[in-house]
Amino acid sequence: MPTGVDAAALTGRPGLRLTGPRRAVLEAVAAAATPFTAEELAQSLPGVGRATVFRTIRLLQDLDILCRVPLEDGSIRYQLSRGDHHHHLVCSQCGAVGEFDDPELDRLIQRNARRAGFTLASHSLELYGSCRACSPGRG
Amino acid sequence: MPTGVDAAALTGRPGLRLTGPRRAVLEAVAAAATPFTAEELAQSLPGVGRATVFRTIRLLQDLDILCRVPLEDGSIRYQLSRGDHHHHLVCSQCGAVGEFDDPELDRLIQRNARRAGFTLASHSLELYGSCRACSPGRG
DNA sequence: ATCTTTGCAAAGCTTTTGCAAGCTT
DNA sequence: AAGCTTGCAAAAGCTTTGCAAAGAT
Repeated sequence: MPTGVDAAALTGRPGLRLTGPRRAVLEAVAAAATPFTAEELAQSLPGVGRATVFRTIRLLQDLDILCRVPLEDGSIRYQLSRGDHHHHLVCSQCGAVGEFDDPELDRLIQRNARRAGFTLASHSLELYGSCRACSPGRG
Repeated sequence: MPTGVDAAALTGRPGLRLTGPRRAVLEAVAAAATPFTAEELAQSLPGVGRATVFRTIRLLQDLDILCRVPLEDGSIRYQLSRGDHHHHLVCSQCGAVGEFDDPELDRLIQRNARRAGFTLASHSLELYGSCRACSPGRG
């Protein structure tokens, strides 16, 4: 398992076909060092039609292979999803995006929803700031 | 104080002018019962230029008068901001958006950031589900 | 053989921009 | 008077769609 995703992600799904373009997108996505925009992905794959890139991004999101990362400025980037449920740590300096999960945090979120008489279906949490490498050494 | 915002929000800010169009947008925003899209706001103000509506939305966001509410499907709505720091409870059924704040939650978020070696600048948390009115009675 | 997927180009949305005219202070 | 703001219309992003050809199982 080189990167965690490969063609197998699409094989075996009834009604889904593993095609050249999809394989190419999958490889590019798996190889990406940092989160990318749809535009960047499309540009890195000149041989794949633009529409196909967008369609595949959507497909991979539905399959939980790719996750959408909303930046602070409202733009959207994508990153290979490394876990089921998680949150993002977005570095405003270098663009790196880390993931984390915290059951306690989720519990607290659930509690707030309940308090408001809200039946929670899902939630999204993004943290923005500077990653370790980009943070000024504080002491 | 009828709704919490009025022309005063723009008066007194050096370099900012209180114009008819802005007054109109401000009133529409204050009167809105539910979160709205830029498109809806523009349509409700036929007398105000589209560009002005967008520019004013941005201005009001910068002034913390309006807050951006990202929906689950990626679309954006806006709502009068009722507090400084807060999170959203978005009802997928009726579209209502509530706000809440929880210092404990923020502390936990801060802790997760620190653990990851992250210097936190800001964060955004949106909860999606069904509000009390739209939730099926459970028991 | 059947049903899915692709690519292209056009169409769709949403938001921004340039600039002269019009307001506010 | 000085300079912020408006409106229009064009331009700019970004994403989706229609459809015939190509591909996968």
